[in-house]
Amino acid sequence: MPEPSTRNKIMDAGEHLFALNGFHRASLREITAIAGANLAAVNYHFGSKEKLYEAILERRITPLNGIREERMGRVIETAEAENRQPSVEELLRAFVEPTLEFISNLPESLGFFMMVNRCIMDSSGVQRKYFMGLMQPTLMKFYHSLCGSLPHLSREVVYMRFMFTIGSMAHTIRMLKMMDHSGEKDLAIPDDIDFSAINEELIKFVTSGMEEV
Amino acid sequence: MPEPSTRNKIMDAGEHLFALNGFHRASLREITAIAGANLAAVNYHFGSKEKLYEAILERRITPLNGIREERMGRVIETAEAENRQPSVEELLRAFVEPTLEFISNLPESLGFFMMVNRCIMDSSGVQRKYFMGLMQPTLMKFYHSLCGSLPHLSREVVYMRFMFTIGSMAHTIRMLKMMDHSGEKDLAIPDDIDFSAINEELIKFVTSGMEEV
DNA sequence: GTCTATACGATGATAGAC
DNA sequence: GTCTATCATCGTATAGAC
Repeated sequence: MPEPSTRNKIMDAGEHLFALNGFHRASLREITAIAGANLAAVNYHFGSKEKLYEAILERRITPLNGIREERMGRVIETAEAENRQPSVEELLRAFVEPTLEFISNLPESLGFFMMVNRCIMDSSGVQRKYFMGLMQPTLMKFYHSLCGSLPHLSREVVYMRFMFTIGSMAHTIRMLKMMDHSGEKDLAIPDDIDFSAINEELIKFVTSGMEEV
Repeated sequence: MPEPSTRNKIMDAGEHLFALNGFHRASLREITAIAGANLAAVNYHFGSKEKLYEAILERRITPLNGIREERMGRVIETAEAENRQPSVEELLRAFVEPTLEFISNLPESLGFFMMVNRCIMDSSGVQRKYFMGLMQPTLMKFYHSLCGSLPHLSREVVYMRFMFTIGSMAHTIRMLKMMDHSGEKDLAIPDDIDFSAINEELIKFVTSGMEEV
């Protein structure tokens, strides 16, 4: 195994500390100290603290959205082979399920999802715009497929309901974070959380809301 | 009209700047300058920047939750008079509706709701704990009423679905913020947003998900 | 190309005079 | 209650070593 590059070591330390302390409480001095790098290396490799944040996000969002789109592709193929539209549940499952699987398989990614949430609501707009740029292509593909499976609804209503779905999903992640009672000292998820049960409940909830006449 | 106290002037200026620039981009020097107060007055009146943030939140959350509980009380009274359980939709309406009415009637409160969102997901936990402490009594009252109206569901499932509901609501507020194209220079909501339509769609969505068998 | 040492301006916080 | 002065720490920028 090759020694991780300075760039990667900074990103690893940053992901951990941003998730633990939030953006403005995590200092670059602490991040670089843990990474064994010089303070100035952040600006050399990333340009600024904000850009470092964005790079850490992108590292995980891109593969996650890849999984989502791949599953959506399979759902559409199967439906086409059977000469039907994909069901709303199939589409929403392709979108939602990878999220909780991601957290379940890689618990440290919970911190990454908290960073995502912070981005979504960045009041100043800078981070939100960057994040939306990363998400937009995937979101649009699902949105259009959902419109195809819900032809009796106006596109505005489908859009709103898709946003409600995203909100439910985002808040589920926050719920998981709140269940973390490891005392603010480190990130951990209790062993006894049934991810698959939460996942099924979430899919049931949003499918029902999305299909409402 | 009495001259607003220094304390109140700082809170007004803080609410505006926190909403506009986010927590860590809004500086106490700018806030106190606008409020016509001295920098040190923040620490004297509130203790810290974080505590100022919390005080601004509490000022609006308390009356908002008052409206929610009052409406829930009327819903329960009506149902009791008719010898039935309140419907899920009645309960969720009492919880959800005041939010969008608040924003519609008081557009500058959109900033306050962005502050709420920031609190919900504060990774370090400090703000989240404070905020949850403010919300908990109201949340519990609605949770118990919902359990009463959904006796065939386990309490865990009702709880999860209530969390999904809150997530949808929170993301709706973020949606409104994203529709704000006033150029990051000031807060404003486009005139042509139909709050009541969004409100009805949201209630329809969460009621359907909550009632799912 | 990478990395380091160092310096600069701005910030949140605090102590003490009034 | 309010203000001035001061402090440690922060993100950032740059000059120069390897």
